[in-house]
Amino acid sequence: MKKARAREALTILKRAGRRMTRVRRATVAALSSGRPLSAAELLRRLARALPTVHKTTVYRELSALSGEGVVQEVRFGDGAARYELKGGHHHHVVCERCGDVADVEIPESFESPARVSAGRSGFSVTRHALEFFGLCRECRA
Amino acid sequence: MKKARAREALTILKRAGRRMTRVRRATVAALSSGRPLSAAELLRRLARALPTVHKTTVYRELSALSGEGVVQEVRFGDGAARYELKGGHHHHVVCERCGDVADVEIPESFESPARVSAGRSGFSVTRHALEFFGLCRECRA
DNA sequence: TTAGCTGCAAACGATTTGCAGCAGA
DNA sequence: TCTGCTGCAAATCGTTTGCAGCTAA
Repeated sequence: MKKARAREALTILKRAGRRMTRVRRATVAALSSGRPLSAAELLRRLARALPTVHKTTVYRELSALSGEGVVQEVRFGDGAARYELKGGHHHHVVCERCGDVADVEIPESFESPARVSAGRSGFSVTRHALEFFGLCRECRA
Repeated sequence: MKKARAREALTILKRAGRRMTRVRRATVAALSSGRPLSAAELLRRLARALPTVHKTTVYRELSALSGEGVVQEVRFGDGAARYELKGGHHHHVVCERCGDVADVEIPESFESPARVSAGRSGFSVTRHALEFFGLCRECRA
């Protein structure tokens, strides 16, 4: 269940001494359900319940939540960053026609050799970004 | 040798009916040596030999070269796109301190299971983006 | 000669910053 | 109360577009 993740996030924020504002609650709730959201998408959702939220606030909120480590940023190669609650390590497949997104779990046994390859360069690798692109079932028709 | 790649690129462009302008030659030359360059970096390099090149021209040139399939875009997660001559399939490791970049070859045998995982979602996967991040030898000190 | 290429100004979309007022704890 | 949060205006950054003049073929 995704609700659990939202609750954890709020706990972490509270422990970090953050205030529990309406925007904050709504942001965590919005991010806890479904695919990663861009700042603009998130703003649109929040606006339904909080008509006066400003995009500046959304950006600052996202930056605060990233700072506390409860959300993470993903990029699908268009200009915009997207955000999701930090959860188990996973990647995404993005439909290049309709933008639909699905999660992809990749076994550690496949990822670690890739890290080793990368490490050959003399770099110590701390993280990686991996996203897949293609067509979803509907768009493939 | 990277020079060969540059020559191929020019041949393709010529065959495609593109004009061989100074900016075009210089762009291909600049991209043929070293790591992927952002539009701004490329502009700075071109400016050494062609002091009047405009950033608009750089962007249009990059878009033309992408269109002909001789350059490809990579993204390292900061806002800016970077470009390199299209070559053998490879990925990059990026130093998060100094921005240094090294190429990483990953055996197909490691990549294809990842594609299969991604395909489980019902998507047909046509491409993927994979970049590594960490610290280079110097910055690790 | 004539597309295609180029420079310049201006527009654009995503994100950030400065500042003054508002509101959780 | 007091610091963190919020809204608004404006700035910044990467990228794109409209237009008129230039140039490779």
